[in-house]
Amino acid sequence: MKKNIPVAVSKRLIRYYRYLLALDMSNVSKVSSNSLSNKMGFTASQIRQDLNHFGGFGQQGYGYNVKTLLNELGTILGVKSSYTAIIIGSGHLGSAIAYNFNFAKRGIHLKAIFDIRVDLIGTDIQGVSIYDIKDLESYMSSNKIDIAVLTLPKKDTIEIVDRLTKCKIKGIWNFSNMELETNKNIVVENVHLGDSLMSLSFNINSHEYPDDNS
Amino acid sequence: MKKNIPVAVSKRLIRYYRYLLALDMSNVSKVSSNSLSNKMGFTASQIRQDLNHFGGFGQQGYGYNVKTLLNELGTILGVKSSYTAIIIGSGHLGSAIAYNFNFAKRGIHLKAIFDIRVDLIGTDIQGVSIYDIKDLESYMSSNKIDIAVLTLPKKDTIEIVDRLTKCKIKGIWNFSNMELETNKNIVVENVHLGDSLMSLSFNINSHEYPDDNS
DNA sequence: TAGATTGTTAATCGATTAACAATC
DNA sequence: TAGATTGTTAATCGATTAACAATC
Repeated sequence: MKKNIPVAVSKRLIRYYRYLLALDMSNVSKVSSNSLSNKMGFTASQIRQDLNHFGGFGQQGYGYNVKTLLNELGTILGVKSSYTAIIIGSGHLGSAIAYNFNFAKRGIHLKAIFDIRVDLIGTDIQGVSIYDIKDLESYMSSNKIDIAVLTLPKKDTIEIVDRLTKCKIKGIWNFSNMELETNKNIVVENVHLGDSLMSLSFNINSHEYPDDNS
Repeated sequence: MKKNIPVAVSKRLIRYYRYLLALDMSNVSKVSSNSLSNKMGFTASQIRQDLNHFGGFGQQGYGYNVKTLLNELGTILGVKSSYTAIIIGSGHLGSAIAYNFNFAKRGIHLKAIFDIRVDLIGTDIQGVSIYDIKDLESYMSSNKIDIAVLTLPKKDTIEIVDRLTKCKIKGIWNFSNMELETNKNIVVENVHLGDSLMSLSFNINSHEYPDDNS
């Protein structure tokens, strides 16, 4: 479909998608690279360049049709693939994600939650059942699951990754604060909240002591 | 102290810091750009280049002293500044962060949590008291607070940002899924979990349908 | 001292921006 | 058709890598 896409490009595609969703909600039907540029802070040239990594979605003299572009981006970003997901670890963070996070909006169907604590087994969060982690393999063998969200203690993570690998998981959304070692077929997306906070403190710090370079 | 630091550089500094912390824990006292390169996947040249944005922390023929480098990076990243923080919104996500996140490790002191729900006021999470959001201004006037962590519903966010601005907050760690409009003196770090998950699904998707470009 | 490894300059590579012909 | 705006090539800019002199 295309050559290797730089990470910077895919990050921008995601933002375009977010912004186009909002446009579509407000019933805007067409948009030009120039107006996107004004609103989003990227140059019009970059926007056109980015979109043309994947083929021409626009029309000269007109611009881009919002619904068409959303559709194309949705396909590229996997929204159309209707991936399925499970959460592993129903502690504070896992349940916060189950309660608050809108998986459906991103084309993902949250199908189950797993935990080790017996008192939770059989309960549910927003209609999504909590299962015993013992039953992970049997569940996975009868349900097609693409993505596992890891919100469990560090100490249990390696074992779980190993088990998920055997179950042929496709992607891991990793909240366990550690680097995972996985085989090449598993896509890992790490959420490093620690790095994010450090980034904030770096920026405050350099804001406070600005350039006194001579 | 230095010219404008590219975001890519500051992101790497954070990773160096993380890795050096681990080295220091294992009582490793010196490290070369070459060994860092092998372990971390950046080129040795890039590591030296990055560090020299801020001045020479190493010694020719020897390498870098781990504790010295940690110390310098800690200063640059603001770990030494002992920033203080409050969490606003003690829902699932806010309390997950209060329970699980190690602020102290990053040189940040979590001092208070604010919420609107009366039944929570007066309780605490891991020793950090929950206060009534009504009392935000009086609390801020008698306590020096640098950072606010926003884990409250979207609809209340704008108002709270406005109040925090008046209280001269320095930085906002934003989990409310929206772009904030703040004045130039406030540093904002957005955590876009949605974008992170989209990034995962994009990568799974392009993994599944690899380059069939001709 | 000889060996090692930094700090730094120069060369390369890649990503962003500018420009414009194609065309709706 | 004339005006607008894309798609795409070329020019610029910035970031990464290579190389090596300085020096511990």
